[in-house]
Amino acid sequence: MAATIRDVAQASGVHVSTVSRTFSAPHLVNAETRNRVLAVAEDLGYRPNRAARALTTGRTHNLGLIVADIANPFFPPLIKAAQAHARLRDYHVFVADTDEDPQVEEELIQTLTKQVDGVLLCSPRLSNRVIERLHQDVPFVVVNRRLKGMSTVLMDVGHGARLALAHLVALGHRRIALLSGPAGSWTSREMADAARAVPGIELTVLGPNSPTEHGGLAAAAGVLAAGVTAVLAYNDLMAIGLVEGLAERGVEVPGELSVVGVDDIVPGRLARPKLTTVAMPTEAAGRTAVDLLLQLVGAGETATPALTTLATHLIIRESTGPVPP
Amino acid sequence: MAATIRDVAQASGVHVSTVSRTFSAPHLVNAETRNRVLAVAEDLGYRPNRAARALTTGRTHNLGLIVADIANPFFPPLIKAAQAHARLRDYHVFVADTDEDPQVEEELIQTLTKQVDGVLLCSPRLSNRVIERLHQDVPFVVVNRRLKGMSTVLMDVGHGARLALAHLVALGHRRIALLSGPAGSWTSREMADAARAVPGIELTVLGPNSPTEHGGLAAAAGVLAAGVTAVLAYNDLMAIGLVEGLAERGVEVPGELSVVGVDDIVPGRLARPKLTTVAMPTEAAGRTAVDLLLQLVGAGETATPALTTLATHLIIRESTGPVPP
DNA sequence: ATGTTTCGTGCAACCGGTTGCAGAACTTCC
DNA sequence: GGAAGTTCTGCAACCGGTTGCACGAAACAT
Repeated sequence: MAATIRDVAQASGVHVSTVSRTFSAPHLVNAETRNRVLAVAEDLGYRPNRAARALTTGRTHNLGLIVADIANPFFPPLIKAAQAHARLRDYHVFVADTDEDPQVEEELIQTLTKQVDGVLLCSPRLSNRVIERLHQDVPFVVVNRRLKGMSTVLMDVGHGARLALAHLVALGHRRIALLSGPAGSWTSREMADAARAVPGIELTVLGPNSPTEHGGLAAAAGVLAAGVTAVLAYNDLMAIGLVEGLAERGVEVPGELSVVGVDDIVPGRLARPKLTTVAMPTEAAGRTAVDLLLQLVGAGETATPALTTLATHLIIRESTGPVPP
Repeated sequence: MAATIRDVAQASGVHVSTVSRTFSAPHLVNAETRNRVLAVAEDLGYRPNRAARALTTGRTHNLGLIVADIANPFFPPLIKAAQAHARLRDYHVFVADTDEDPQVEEELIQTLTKQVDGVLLCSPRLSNRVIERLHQDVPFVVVNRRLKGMSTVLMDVGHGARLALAHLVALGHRRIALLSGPAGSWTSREMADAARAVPGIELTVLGPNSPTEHGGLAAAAGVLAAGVTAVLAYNDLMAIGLVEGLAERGVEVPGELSVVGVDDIVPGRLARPKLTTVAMPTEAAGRTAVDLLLQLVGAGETATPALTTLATHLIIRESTGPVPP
């Protein structure tokens, strides 16, 4: 069994409170005593029990990070950045995957609530109402969704969409399809709003679609039926699936149709043709979200929510080309 | 502030112990009382604090899952399977990424130890000695590494390597390179042992290499220098990188050189050419690992470690072909 | 009617820490 | 030499639950 504070206290001949202070308020204990306690603790392999500590202090020094799908390559860089950034501040991050299921998401948040000081919600699928209710029990930072009263990190995908469309227009495209994502997605709506406001193009919005390779594959027929010369997809996975689906039908990218994705995930960089895509600042988002969350945690009840918007940019690769004659 | 057990007790006019039993041993409390307590609890939004509960029961109902790199597409399917499987058994899984850093790995395990009932260690990079020390504080199940005295889930990559080599031999290849992985990797050693035992081929072992796309890219020159006609890579990421590196040098796959990967990750299925690969039973491994871990957790001190080996198989796609004339 | 079970609940100690308060020992100051 | 501070440590209550034990009431057996 692991050593407890009482074992250390007994072995070093002091009261438990002295041991406790040795770790949580060292300046309050005499240097000599402190060293003795530390030596004994080291010897016994004692490590303060964080869960027990949390019971009295109300601080677990853990953060929760909830994502819809770890297998979506968009998330891991964000997760890694958040974890690394949190570690620097002596916080640990627990990641949980909701499997795109709102009910699982809610359950996970409930469970995490008491075991973490705050939760990072990435592209949540829950309704605003539920999120607001859960928010009463634990501080949140929401990534890629706009929720009033909560700290938020947004990636400026509207700007990215404009860049992508400008690129396509410059190549001569006019009839363009937007392959949208899941129904509740803020990102998807944001892209659609931005795209509709672009003058001089004839936009067809197709969707909602599953934000996966399979979703893109399934959308290929609809894209061809729409009679467009270029497509902006909700994300790279869909773009890759779409290219696949088009190839099955003998349609070449970018020869006959141009495709732009969003996210700049690794598989998109490896695909043939390499995807032109809107790069998302995922690492920065992870770090920023942790910063905002720790700010909230530190401030307690008096916290004021903050909003950060991060820039996106276009990476031109091989999946876009001039409009066919 | 969230409601506590005392709030519920007071509001429903019973002692806290009755409330406690209502949740953790319902059969011990009168149906009428129970319903009243449940109603009040519902009303107050009370949820038992798992951390506090763990303090007395010694059971957190959480599991830890430690991986070297979430961004490696090999892991997410395993993680998702483990999470889903654990949820069925009323357990939650906390995932942590070590960033391939043994020191971070050790620190994470230490932190998790008190907050989970057991830890799933996937392809750990720590030394045996350290793992054994940490094992004294919390039950482990190790995936893809052989450690005596601990429950283990292995994927039979040796068999997979033999299948891959047999496939290459059948295509006429004799001079074959094995692109090995990280130095401490059990999988890598296992593959090498299996490959060396295959008769009738001339094997060149190259490595160790970083188990990433970049590692494969960097190995391209060495592969060409080795004068082989086929390569078995440690994993798909490396295989993809290698194909990339070969393309840069004007070498075609599979026309001039055949490449086999391991893992059957999604990017490998999407790459051009589509990768021939050894499929790993990642979902099964995740589920099995959770089962073994819960078995250990349930058994307490008396637990006997178990070893499960899961089969692998070869998927032939487009990156392998007959030896060039 | 009495003795024995069974059932339901309360009491209080406990899990492993933290922390406000009190007091002992030692300084410092006048 | 005594009052007033400092510095350090111990005491005990507390965080939010769980659980062995005791006890009263009701149900059952004789």
